[in-house]
Amino acid sequence: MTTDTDTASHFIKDIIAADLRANKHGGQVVTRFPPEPNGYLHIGHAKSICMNFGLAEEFRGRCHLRFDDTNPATEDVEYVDAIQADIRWLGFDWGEHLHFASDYYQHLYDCAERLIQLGRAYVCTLTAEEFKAYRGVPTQPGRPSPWRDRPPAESLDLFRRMKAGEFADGQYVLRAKIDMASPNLHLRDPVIYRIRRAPHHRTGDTWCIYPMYDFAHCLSDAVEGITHSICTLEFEVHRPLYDWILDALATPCHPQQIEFARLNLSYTLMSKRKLQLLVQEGLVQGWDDPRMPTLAGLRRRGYTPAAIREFCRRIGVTKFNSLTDVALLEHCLRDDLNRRAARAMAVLRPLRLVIENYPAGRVENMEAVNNPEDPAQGVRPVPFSRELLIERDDFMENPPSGFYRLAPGRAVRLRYGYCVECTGVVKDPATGEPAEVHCVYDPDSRSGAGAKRNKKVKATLHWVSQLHARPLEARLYDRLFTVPDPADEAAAGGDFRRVLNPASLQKVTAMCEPGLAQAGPGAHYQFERLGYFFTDPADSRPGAPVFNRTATLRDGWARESGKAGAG
RNA sequence: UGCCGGAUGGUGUAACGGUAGCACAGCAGACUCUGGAUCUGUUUGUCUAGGUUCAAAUCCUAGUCCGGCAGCCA
Repeated sequence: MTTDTDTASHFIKDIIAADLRANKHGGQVVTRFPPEPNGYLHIGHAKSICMNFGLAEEFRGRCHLRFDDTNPATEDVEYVDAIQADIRWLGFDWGEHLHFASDYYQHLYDCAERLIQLGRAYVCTLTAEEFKAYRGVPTQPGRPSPWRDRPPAESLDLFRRMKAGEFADGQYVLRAKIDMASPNLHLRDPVIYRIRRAPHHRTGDTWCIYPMYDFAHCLSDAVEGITHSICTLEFEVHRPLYDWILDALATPCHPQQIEFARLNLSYTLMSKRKLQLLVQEGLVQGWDDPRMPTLAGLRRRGYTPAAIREFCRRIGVTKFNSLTDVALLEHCLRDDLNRRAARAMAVLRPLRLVIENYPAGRVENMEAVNNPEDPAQGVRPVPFSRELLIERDDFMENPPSGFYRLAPGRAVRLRYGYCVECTGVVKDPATGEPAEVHCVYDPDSRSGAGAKRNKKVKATLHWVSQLHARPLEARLYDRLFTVPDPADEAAAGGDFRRVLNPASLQKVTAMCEPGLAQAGPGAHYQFERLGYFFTDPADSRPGAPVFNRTATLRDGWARESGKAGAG
């Protein structure tokens, strides 16, 4: 039996298992999740989080949370807090190991000085434009900077003055001295320190020079004793530099960088930059807008941590650039919610149903099962009366073949109630649409108790008593994007904003059974055949409850007939 | 066209020289107090061409296609 934090077998596990057998890192496994605090975590990050924490758990090691905060211009403490909350919500714990690259600034600086003294780094005076010209292109080797052979003492002096704030941003950089002719661009004397005057969210203005990713990341890994530094595929070409720096400084710890393919999801924008644009331009309510693929957004949309972890387990880990069908994510949510969510009856587009032979003023409490898949959730009473509301789509005056629900002359069961037979329909004179359906009930067919309690009918409908029903305002979540494939974004003129789905997050008012509120906020409900309803307990904004139809039950009738009428 | 990486059904993933399996999606059926859920069955696959081998998705060679790399971002 596997738990949902286990990951399926994959190549990184094979590597770790082999390292363990060879006693490569003294039998230790230490991983880390290294976000840059410049945005919120999204479903793609969940893949990395589940893998890194999952690996640590499985191999009895540990996993650090380290903020890669080496670019003060883009980072903010808001993100530091949100990221931690989201990881905790997902169900992972870094224990004592909350780290920041900024904690290592002094150490990193010392390493840089050492590199200079070793003659393996130099301060370069080239401008950004000159730097680019000297670097060359992939197919052509670069040329050495005129400052490449600057004596270490001179570089050291300049570097110290860079740190002291004597120079303007961009005036000097520190570069590793590697190979300007390398076919790998990242080895053509990469910049490892730059001057950047921007307040850092943790160190303030203590520093005006900041290490680049390539310099800070490998050394931070080494400081923390990371054994397996797992990152995404685009860092593959950085690996020689990762190893070069650690080798040059002869660090006692030399973690192994392993790359895997990042998650791509159909219909889903995964670019942090573009998500940020949606937030900045006010196209969504914020990073936690229920339409966003962020963990905060998914949470508000009713996604459960277990569903997301299970999804991450199922998608696997490879080096293949794949496009995962979002249907798998939705399946994982249904799978979890079907097991746990309480059932409730509600109608989205009400149609009055009058039972002509049911006494006016009479109310019966019908016994409804809270969750057929979990008897422990018990039963609840649901008031039944003469005038009910049913789903508008559950009635058709002229039903085509294949439609089993209510129509003139037809009998259906009202779930947990009685069987009724339709005797007629009253139409709205203005629109010609059905305004009220009339029927008669069979008193012997009462659910659970009547003599004809097992009476066979073609269909069963959900309903609420009109007198007792309470309105419940929510936002109907639909997919934010309408494109079938990220590739189609290009077809939309390259502007991802043009593929936004205007129908997403529209207001709906469901008429629901009176007892619904008693279950308390934060609970999930499954509205029979309609979808899932969820209220974020921490969210009191108007219209905050979300009705999630994407992870919905499919309407078999509408699907087969090709009629998209179901509401 | 330089370097690095990748290619298994519609999608994702497993098999690490020995029966190509699993999941999602799809389709069909059973059951059901909703046609959902559940259960059962099922269609579809090793990029191409050579080679090694008793045996190749797996190893070798050549090709094809896809992705990444030219921030003082991460």
